Amino acid sequence: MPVTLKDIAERAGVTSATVSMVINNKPNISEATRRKVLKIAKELNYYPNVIARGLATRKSNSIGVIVPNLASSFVVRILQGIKSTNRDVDYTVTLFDTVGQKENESQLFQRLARERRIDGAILIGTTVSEDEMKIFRDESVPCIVVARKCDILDSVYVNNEGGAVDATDYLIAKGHTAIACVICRKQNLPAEDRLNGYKKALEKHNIAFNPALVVEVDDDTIEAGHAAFEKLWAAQVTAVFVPAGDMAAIGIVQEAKKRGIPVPGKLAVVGFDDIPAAEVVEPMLTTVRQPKLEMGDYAINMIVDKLEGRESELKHKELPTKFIVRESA
Amino acid sequence: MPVTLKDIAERAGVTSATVSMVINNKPNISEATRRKVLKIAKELNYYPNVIARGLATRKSNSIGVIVPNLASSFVVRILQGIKSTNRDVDYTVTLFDTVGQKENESQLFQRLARERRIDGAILIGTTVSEDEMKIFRDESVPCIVVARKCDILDSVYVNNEGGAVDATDYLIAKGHTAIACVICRKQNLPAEDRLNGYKKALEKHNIAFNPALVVEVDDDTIEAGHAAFEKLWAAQVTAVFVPAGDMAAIGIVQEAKKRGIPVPGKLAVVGFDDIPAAEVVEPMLTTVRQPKLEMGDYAINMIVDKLEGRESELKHKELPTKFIVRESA
DNA sequence: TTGTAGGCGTTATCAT
DNA sequence: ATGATAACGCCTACAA
Repeated sequence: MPVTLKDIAERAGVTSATVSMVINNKPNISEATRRKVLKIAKELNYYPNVIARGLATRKSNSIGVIVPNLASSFVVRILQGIKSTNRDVDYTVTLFDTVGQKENESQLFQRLARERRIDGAILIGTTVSEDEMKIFRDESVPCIVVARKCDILDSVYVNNEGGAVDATDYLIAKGHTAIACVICRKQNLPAEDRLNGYKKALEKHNIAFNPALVVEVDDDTIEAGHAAFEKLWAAQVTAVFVPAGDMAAIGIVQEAKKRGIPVPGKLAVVGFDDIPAAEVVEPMLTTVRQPKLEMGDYAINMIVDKLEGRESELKHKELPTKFIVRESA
Repeated sequence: MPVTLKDIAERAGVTSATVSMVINNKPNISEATRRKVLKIAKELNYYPNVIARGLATRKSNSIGVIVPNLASSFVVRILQGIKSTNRDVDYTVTLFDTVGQKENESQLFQRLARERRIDGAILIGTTVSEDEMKIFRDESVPCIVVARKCDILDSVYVNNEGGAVDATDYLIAKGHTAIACVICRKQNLPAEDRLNGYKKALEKHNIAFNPALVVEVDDDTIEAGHAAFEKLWAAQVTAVFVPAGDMAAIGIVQEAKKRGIPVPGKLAVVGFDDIPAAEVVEPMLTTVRQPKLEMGDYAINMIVDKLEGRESELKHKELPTKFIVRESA
């Protein structure tokens, strides 16, 4: 039913090989037949069957974007970065998520790397071991790891430690010495880096690190923030840095306000991420912005470079965070 | 390089046809060869080449999700709904956006409908004419239109008018009679429905509709809200319903607070959509929630039903909104 | 400049 | 129960 190369070929009185060459802009075709073929193709409203083309060329012209969970605004933001610079690029983006699937992440990688559905992959915030990612290298499927440093694959990530240093430095500069740190270890890798940054900044200013001041939360949610507040207040801190994320930070602010504790007067709080809600709460949240769009942008550019053979060596890109001063600290 | 049916066939001493039947769980295969083939497939870590399979079966096992702009949180939320119920389903989701592309929406539809890359499409919040969507029907590519009523294709959308009635009713019940309505005509179809709901509610309560009280904004943004406030205040209303969206509503609240006008004391405001920021602002925003996840859920289920031939007639689903009472009104 | 022929990896229809 | 064989629609040597 759909029109094929052969249909065009018949009407044009040539072979489908010739039509193929015209469609793909190959040289060595007479202007006359080129015109004729193009005209007929247009009349018939021809579009190549991309599946057949893919089989012949062994390319799907599609990039897989693999995310743990599309519910995370962090992930979505990176995806937006990917899609928006993907405009200029002739690759299709297909989406895979891993949470709650029958397949685990490792199995998905395995399958995607071998079933030839995608030409390359972008892994956003994956938590598997580097060993499990190796399959992409083994199958020579170009792959970019986003939001996490990776030794064996290309990667783009933010300087979490640096961001944490900035935040802590700022609080210290404001005169605080009793500074808590609220982390979420479930976001395992960044959590450690940020905690390290916090420690380094303290050390730099000769403030002793007090393990009792790091409180752990299960999630980056308002509720987690509410829950954390209790411990913070009991610890008598005057400031809190919340690498766990802005939602938790907002929860802490809310709870403080509820008890009549002025923010930042009696308690200064600094978040991490800079989500949209951060500039809408009161007081507006001071926070460490992660360049999410830029990460997506880098990722898609890097992978296209690989796919087109423009780049071959292992590449790592660390993006800086940006400290955003608002009202909460 | 990748292992194919033929590789397995050779080692098993059978033909690739037989292997294919085993892989696809076809009947009439002796238990002996089935076992042997499966064993070898596993050893070789075989995965079918989905492209080749697609060519043979004329199915890509992939659904295209077409969105105007991934930057819209509304769209993202629906996408999350699609993906999360898509878990149980063996279709891949590939993403297309239309804003800022070389191709316009209509051309994209044309191409997608013909190039056989996707088995079906989900159109989120598209703004083209029904005529331009017809291509999907013509090419018999199942297609679900989301967030907009559509006569010629299946669709799932919310009862915008009803939601507006609820909001306006509520304000009237609170004793307001001078109620403004802030709309964004760029979101063309819902805007009119919501405006109608607003009018209907007024009429029901014998309040004259005053065109001077509907103010138009360019976007659903905080800035747009700030800008709108001026006109609202000049019009001396005591309440404002903001079908344009929650961000605009938040902007209005902010501006009121800045001028010392208590919300909801002197000005009650009701938004539309229920975005995450709505429960984080102060006062928390009273608003009309749209069931975004559910729309995505319905859409993916409907399209899979079509694809599997379980459903064939034109289907339309209208979902109710939910009025969320918080503090701003 | 164009045609011929084979292959890409599967599935599907016949025979056997 | 399995093997030949021919699609599926396109690309690409190589030959003419």
